[in-house]
Amino acid sequence: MTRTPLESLLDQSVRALLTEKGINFGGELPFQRTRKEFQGEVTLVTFPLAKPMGVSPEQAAETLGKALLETNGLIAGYNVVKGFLNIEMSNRYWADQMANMASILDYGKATSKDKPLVMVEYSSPNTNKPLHLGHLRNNFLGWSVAEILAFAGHKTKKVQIINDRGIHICKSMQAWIADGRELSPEDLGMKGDKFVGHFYVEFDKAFKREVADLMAKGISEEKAKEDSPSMVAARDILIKWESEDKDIRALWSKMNSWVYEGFSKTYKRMEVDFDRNYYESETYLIGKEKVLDGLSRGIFYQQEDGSIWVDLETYGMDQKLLLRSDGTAVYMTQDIGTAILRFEDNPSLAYQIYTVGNEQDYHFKVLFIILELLGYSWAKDCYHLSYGMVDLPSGKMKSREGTVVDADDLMEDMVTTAQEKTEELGKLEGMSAEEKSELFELIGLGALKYFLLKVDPKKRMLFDPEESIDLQGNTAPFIQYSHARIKSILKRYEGAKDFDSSKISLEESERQLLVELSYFPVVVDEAATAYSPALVANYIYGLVKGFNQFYQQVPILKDGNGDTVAFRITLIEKVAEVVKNGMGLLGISVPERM
RNA sequence: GGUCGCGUAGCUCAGCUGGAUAGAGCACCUGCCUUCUAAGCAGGCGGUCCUAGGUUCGAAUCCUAGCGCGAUCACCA
Repeated sequence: MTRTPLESLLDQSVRALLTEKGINFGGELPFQRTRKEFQGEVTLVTFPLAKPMGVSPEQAAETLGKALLETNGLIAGYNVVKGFLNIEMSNRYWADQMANMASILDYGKATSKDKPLVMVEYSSPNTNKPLHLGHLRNNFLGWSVAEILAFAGHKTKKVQIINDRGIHICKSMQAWIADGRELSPEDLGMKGDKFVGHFYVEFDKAFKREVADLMAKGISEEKAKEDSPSMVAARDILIKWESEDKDIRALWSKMNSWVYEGFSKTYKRMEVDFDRNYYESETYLIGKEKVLDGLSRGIFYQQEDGSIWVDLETYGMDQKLLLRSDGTAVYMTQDIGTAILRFEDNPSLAYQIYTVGNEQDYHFKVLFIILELLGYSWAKDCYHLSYGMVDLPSGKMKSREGTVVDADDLMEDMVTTAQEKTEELGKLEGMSAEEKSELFELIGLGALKYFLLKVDPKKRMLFDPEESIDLQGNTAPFIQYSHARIKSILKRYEGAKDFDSSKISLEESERQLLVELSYFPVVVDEAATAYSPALVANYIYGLVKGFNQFYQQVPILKDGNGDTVAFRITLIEKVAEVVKNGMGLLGISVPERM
């Protein structure tokens, strides 16, 4: 567990004192941040120490406090409340800490990438429809986790698996063919992904109509779905695709390229990127091969109809299909192939993170077991970063029912809202149109990302399209605004930034801000361990709140003492850097002015 | 039904590797712009931390059971 410099320092001092008394305390010394209603910056909880010391918790605290004060010149005082020893550090200590932090460029960031390679998968779209709100949470989360790991010193690779083959894209193809006009996205003035999605919807309409017609003729629903001419045609396309029919493959490539063109515009606006794309069309054959291999090794079994299964009953699970009776691949097949390909591509890969919704918890549990059964030692290094769905007030998003919040539309709405609000405040005098639109983009996208990332990933969250996302309180715009505030002060200051630590006397809000700053590296570490951007988001919010209190109570530029001004400038400069880097880990930019 | 996850203020969420009187934001009410940006600050209102047991000096946090909500258990992806 990472600790702040203060905790490490006191840990040593306290242990030395205990050793002196002949006590060997095995566990971690329980330090925590002092609650704000008490004096002090760090608190030692002495309940666990009472027994080994043979005294009451209060006495233990009193004894240790007294001894610490005598032996450590950096401690200014202490107070004891029940079993809590609140330790107050000297101004000198904090001034020196400030100087330390100031001397580090990108404070909190690992100085070298000496931690192992991690692959983070996110997005993983199907190529038959545009990205929606669920993808936004997925992408922001995965991208941010990769950034946090990199910041903490890992080598990282960001990847997506594109589900570019299968019946879904064949449906869009069938509708496009049936339309007969050989349209391109330009003809309808649509983004490529929207265009292909449009045909997917067209297919569904035709399919439903045909099923209804057939049922009107007295045919059962099941049979009608089976015999619907559109569905028959789509299945025919899939078979032709698998047998590498030239025309079908050409159309497939064309349709997918339209989709990619659309996706890349969306990704660009989202500001997420990938180091490498994997395509299901390139991995499903590997999966098939490995499944057959597993069959021959007796790991899997075959039913009479030719389908291949794995029996997971010893793991308390069911039988799972790995290859259909007609020999075609299922979802699991390609995931097996993809995992293997990734570890083969990257011999130094230490582990892999799959950012996928919690509806697939079971699927990944099964996948990892299968990989282990196949004998891959790295199977235990696969981790499913499972996150909760984004629900609408009306319930779950369902593309077929049209209750999907489109990613492009939502981003556009957010930027428009940001623009309206910003113009209303009227602080943009002298800004060029280009700078303004950049600012609106930054605020709108920031608010959206922050909204989706500040919540614990594993929690389900609610999004109400009727209520626009807040721009006040625990939001990105508040943080961005505070950053702009700091920058505005820094622009006015031209003096020296050196200060004499011995001449610094701290105001309470100033001291709190310093304490808050000292936690940044700890938070980064925790976020990297827990794969949780939410920890970073909430930390930055707390830091910024601390800054605003300080700002409101303490004059920064107007103090008469040069050392004090230089110190405060150094302090807020560091706060600005941490805010910028911290928000950067969430993919959110902060402006110089707003 | 089995398995997994969640349940904290009117709403959205922190806190969950056990520690002090459970914290924020939104909403509602009061103050603060001739002083470094009021997207801010200060204060007020608002809680059976789902319920019942258990472990502990100490439980929102850990354990057990129950209730509620959700996901999942396909020759769909």
